[in-house]
Amino acid sequence: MNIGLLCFITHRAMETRVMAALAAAGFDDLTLAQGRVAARISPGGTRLTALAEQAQVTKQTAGFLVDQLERAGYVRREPDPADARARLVRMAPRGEAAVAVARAAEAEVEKEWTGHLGPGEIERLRAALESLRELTDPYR
Amino acid sequence: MNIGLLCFITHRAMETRVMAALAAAGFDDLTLAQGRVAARISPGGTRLTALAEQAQVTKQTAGFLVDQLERAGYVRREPDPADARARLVRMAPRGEAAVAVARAAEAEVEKEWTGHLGPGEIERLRAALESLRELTDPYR
DNA sequence: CCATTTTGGTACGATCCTCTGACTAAATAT
DNA sequence: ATATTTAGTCAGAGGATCGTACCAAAATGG
Repeated sequence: MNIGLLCFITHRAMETRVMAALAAAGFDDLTLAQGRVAARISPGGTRLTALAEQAQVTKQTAGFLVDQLERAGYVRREPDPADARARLVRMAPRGEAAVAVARAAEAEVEKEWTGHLGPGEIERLRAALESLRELTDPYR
Repeated sequence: MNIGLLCFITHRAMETRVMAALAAAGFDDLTLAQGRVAARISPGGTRLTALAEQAQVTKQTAGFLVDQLERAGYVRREPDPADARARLVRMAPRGEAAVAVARAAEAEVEKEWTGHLGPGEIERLRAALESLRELTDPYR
């Protein structure tokens, strides 16, 4: 089977598990699209344009999703001291809490996968995918 | 980085390339969602319910997308001789042509990736993902 | 320093995708 | 023969995404 489709299956399995864990922990108002944008917010805050670029959606879509995240209390926007036009999207406490749950779910799933493949093979898999990012990820 | 996200990046890269190749070959009316459903149609034809299950969308969504594929001439629906309620979704000639283009694009991308990782490592990657399907793909 | 271009972001409208709920008809099970 | 399951459709709604058009601040180039 083609590697792209195999990656899709694997990715979707992880995403489904993480979303389920979030919902179970009370973060049941988060959507997939919101999560994909939120996952790109760095600790120091990230500009909307950067989020859009990394998530590969338009500025409008990213703005739309950040609006929702803000209304739901996951993130806040602060003025960017370096540029009066821009604002930094930052995690709010509720967002930090959701991130912690998501990270734990990811770790749990990876543990299961490691149990299936073995630790050496999992690391080899990760290394191969990381290496492919040089070809596949323009926003590394 | 977490393996789920790495798979997402890899998958999206493949999908983008395939869609671009299809568009360049004149199949520019195909959408991603249509393609994901169409990719599950087997040579002997596939029932709508089976497509929905495998693509992990509802029957309604699958029906909606197949309607569009049918109107655009990519697929046709035929009565299922084994069940009067059901119909088999089959590729039409235009669909077969698109599949050929998609397959060629996939092969091209995999070739590039093989050039980057080496043939041994690519096969190891594929084998690991295939093995993970036992955990990640309920519709294998 | 001023004009031009680039960059960060918003507003509006349209389209696409997806789901829930309700339904029909055929097949299967009891 | 009746009840249940299965294949599929219809109608309606909400969410996600994009294209076009804008505005304002910053950078660039005389």
